[in-house]
Amino acid sequence: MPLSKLNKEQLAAATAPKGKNLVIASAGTGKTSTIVARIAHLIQRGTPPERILLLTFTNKAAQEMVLRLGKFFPPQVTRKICAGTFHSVSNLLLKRLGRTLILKQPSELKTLLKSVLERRSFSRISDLKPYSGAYLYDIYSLFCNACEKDFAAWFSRNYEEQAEFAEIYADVLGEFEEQKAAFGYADFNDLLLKMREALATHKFDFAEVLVDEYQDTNSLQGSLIDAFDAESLFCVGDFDQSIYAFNGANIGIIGSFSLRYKDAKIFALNTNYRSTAKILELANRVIENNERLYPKRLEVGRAGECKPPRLLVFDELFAQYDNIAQTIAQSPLPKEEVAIIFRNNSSADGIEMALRERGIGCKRRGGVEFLESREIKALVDLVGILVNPKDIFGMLHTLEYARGVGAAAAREIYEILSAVGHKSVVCGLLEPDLTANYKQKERVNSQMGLFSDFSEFLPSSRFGALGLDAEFMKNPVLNYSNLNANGALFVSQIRDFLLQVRGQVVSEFVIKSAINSKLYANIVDVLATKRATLKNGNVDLARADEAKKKIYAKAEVLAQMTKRHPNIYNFYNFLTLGVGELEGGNGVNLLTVHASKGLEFGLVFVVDLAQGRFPNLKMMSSVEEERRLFYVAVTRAKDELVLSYAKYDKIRKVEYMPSCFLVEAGMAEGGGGSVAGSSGGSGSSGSGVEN
DNA sequence: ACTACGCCCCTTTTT
DNA sequence: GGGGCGTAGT
Repeated sequence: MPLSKLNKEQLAAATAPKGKNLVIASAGTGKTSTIVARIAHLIQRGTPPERILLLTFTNKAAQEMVLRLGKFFPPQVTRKICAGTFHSVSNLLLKRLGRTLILKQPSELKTLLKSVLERRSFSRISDLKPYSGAYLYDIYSLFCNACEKDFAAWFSRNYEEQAEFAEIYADVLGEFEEQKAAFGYADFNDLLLKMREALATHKFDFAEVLVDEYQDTNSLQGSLIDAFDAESLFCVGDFDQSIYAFNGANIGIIGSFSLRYKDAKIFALNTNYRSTAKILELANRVIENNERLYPKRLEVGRAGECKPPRLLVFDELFAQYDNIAQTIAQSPLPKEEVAIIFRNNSSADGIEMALRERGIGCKRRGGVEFLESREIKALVDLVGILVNPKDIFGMLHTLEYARGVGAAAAREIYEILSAVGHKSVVCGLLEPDLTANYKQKERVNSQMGLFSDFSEFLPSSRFGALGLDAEFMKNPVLNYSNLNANGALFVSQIRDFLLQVRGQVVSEFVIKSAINSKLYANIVDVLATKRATLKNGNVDLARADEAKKKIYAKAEVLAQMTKRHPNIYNFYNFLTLGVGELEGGNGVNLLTVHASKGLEFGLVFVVDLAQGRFPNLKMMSSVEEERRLFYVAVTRAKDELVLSYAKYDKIRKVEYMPSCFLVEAGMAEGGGGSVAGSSGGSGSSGSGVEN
């Protein structure tokens, strides 16, 4: 039974009476085992599994815990446990209530916000350069996650340098929300906001809500936990591992637990079973430079001989990666037990290259890159139009593959189809309302009045030779004067695809239809030709053929993914919600520090520990947060820890000093004194480190 | 006015 | 390697 293997501290927490329970669990102290045991305890005591809600930071973590429970309970029990991230659980529960949202990638919503922003004039107010759409979106997201009500007031407080724009930004964001609604889009935050809204009128009656990585909970998520209003709470976290400040993580939530819940009970797990004494000493030496929120006495649970952590310094970046690859090649450990951890994703490519040169495979997150590739994006956009017929981006991105149709024409085509389809481009293509007024707006730009409504529209008979569907020939979109034959054919292919998949909900069918469509063949042709175009402008046909094969192979990977999500709406949301967690490859684990949280490996390399890279000294982050990142990174190691950096990057032509954390760990000489922001650091000679 | 193409910029971390 | 911007061409 899962409870029998626990130590005294873990057992006390796992068997705590129902109530508001907080477990402070330092790195490697058996946090996951305790949560698993807690759930087992609840089920054994008669709590129905469907009344247990487990909120984790990644879906993978949730799956793993449910999998572990699978050793003790049959699948029909574990299957009923509601487990996942705040977002995926909200997605699931909203669907149960019949309030399904259709998610759109943040990158697309940033583009939408940018377009709203660009229509405003800021120069009348100030010479100050306004924030970019992407940055404002991130700020707005932070605002949503902070649970504040008045954007302008909140913004003025937190972004003083642009406080004079607070009112315009607030107005822009209001318009952005209108546009989002008009196009049928929802984002990550909407999922949580709508969930909380739904909870005001609908109770799910959970017996206990368990929250993993509680230190990374932000205010919106915190309010959601309260909105569930469960009989019992079981929150597990560690302040020293709070690394999501950029996402609004509010340490006050874990810090004020006992103040907010008057019958709160606090447990602590202090014995580390994961790492050797020397690794823990190093981790603690560094993290002690952060102000303590609560006293911590981490006890070493492992005894015996151990290798001390090593620092490797190299002259050049690639020498570092190559040496690590060599060390790994010689290591007897299974590759899955080895991890290379870095602060920025930009380190990953070089490392992967070095590993490959020595024939070592690696596993890294491939989901985002996969989804961002043009060939997959094109398919996702096609599905987007089906599941959300208002999807302007899906339509625009698709149309841009038609030669002769650019951004302006694509927009016009969308507007016409939307008008004759009563806001649905699918209707606009398949059953246009011929009586609808699609010649709406006068051209704002034509000051001379040169273009009247009539001159913009031509008879569709000009496409007579194309052999288009007779029904489609009546479609007003064909009257649009800037549409050429190629464009008309392309639009008719979009129509053919929609005709085939309309009303279909089986994701495999929809994706396969898209892949096999004439339309996609057209898109693939454009992509393959581009990829096979040589410097002199000629197209290498053999290479184009190869490119096509690669594209279709990749598309097949997407088709395979439908197996796990048979409903097309679920599948579509999964692409936004879960694809980032997908992994590709086999072998050595390549991870960002953020992605490494909660994992452990026999041998860990933390690379690029150079001042500026790690800590990453950009605007939003604090040294304390970077220090916690370092703490998380080194505490992933069970037996052996190797730290490294290179003094020079020949590609970027930058020289590096050792990371201040190496200095704090006593492994390197400081380049120029202590680090700003560290409390109680040794020696404070002068300024910080250059570059 | 719009589209297409070539050149230069930058590149945190996640759901 | 991709997005933004300036320029040439329709």
